Amino acid sequence: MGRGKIEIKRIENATNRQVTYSKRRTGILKKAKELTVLCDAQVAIIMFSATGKYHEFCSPSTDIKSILDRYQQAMGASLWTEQYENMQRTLSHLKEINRNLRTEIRQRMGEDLEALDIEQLRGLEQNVDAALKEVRGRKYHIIGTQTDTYKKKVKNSVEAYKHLMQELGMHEEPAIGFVDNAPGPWEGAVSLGVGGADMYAFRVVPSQPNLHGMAYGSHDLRLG
Amino acid sequence: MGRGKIEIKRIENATNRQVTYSKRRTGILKKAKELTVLCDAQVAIIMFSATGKYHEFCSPSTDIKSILDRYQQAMGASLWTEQYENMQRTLSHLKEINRNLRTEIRQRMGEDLEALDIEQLRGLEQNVDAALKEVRGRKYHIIGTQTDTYKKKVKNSVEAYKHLMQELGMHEEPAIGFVDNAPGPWEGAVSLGVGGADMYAFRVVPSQPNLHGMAYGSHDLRLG
DNA sequence: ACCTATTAATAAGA
DNA sequence: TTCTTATTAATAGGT
Repeated sequence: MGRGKIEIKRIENATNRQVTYSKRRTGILKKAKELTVLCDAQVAIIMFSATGKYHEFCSPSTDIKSILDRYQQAMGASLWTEQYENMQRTLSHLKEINRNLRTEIRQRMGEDLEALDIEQLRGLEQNVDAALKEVRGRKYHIIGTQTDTYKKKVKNSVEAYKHLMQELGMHEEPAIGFVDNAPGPWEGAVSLGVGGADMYAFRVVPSQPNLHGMAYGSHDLRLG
Repeated sequence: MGRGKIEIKRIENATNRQVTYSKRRTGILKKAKELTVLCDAQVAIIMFSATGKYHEFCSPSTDIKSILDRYQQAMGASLWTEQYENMQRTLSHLKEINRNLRTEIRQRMGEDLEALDIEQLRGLEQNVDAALKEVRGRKYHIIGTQTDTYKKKVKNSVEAYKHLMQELGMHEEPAIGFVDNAPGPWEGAVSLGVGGADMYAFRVVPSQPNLHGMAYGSHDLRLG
């Protein structure tokens, strides 16, 4: 339909090809529009020219996404499904793992022990016992370090005070209050000034350690 | 183009509409095919008739998914992105939770304590200590129950034996081996037959309790 | 489906 | 890109 018939094969002349693309694209879009009106159909067209230019058509009163959703449904759902299901699997897997981790934590907290047999209980007891020793050891280590630091600070302060008194020609002993008074969590323990393991028990922390307190919302994830 | 011009508006006659849909659909698909050949273009067409019948066209050497992927890229990626990002967020969130749960477990096992300050260490110590008591309590409870059951079994067996001996007119004591010999994890403890708290310490469980041993593969999830 | 008069699309040129 | 127009292609209505 034109001045001379043409063979349906790639147009070698680039300009011609571009012109033909433009004309025929318009033609197709027009036809598509007519189809949707005449026949009450839903049509989505996506076109890329050889030069990468993009054009689309979509029947009125809808959008490409809707048509693609319908397309997926009609085709037995496979387009993004694979990726989607892959993610879903990973999500389920992670949730399962998290559930197990939570169970383990609860058991390490002494809860939900009914599910454990005697063998597992023995293992858990041994493990928690060892852990307790580790934690105590670490605590003592920190407190020891901090106490040393404190002693050193006091000593330095006392030296400075003595030195100052000497400079002033005075010979009084330093006042008790002349120490570092920066606030710190172990302030109480240190200022009590008693040693031994039991000294660390006086501070009862009533709150649960909220180490795993994040909410675990499962977000609503559906396809389509 | 036919015997008489037609207005471009919905064809009321259903049969006519269906026929026209069929003819024009064929026409559009043919034009689309010609376009891809003549102009080296990529075209994807999805059509639904008013009756729900589905037809598609796609340029050769590609498929609808590829074209849609390209479409998304061209349109600045928004089609499934929202859902995808939603899932991605959930995944990250779950992974974060997972990481925290693992950290908590490690700390409850006495590892990675460097990150905790003295306050947290005290809380952890107290918590683990309480947990240890719970676990021990539960273990003793189970062992106690099992011991009672065992005693009852032995007693019953002894009774049965005595009864049998009586029936046979004999008066011997039951043999040591005449007990329930069903295998069980506490078999060793029970057959030792000693009481007291220390009796449960003899069985050292060398293996880590593999309660949180699931692998945590992160699966490769990409869009497009 | 097929037919064909008629309209619509479009190739080539400007 | 757009217009023009000769020519081919699509198709409406009927079989």
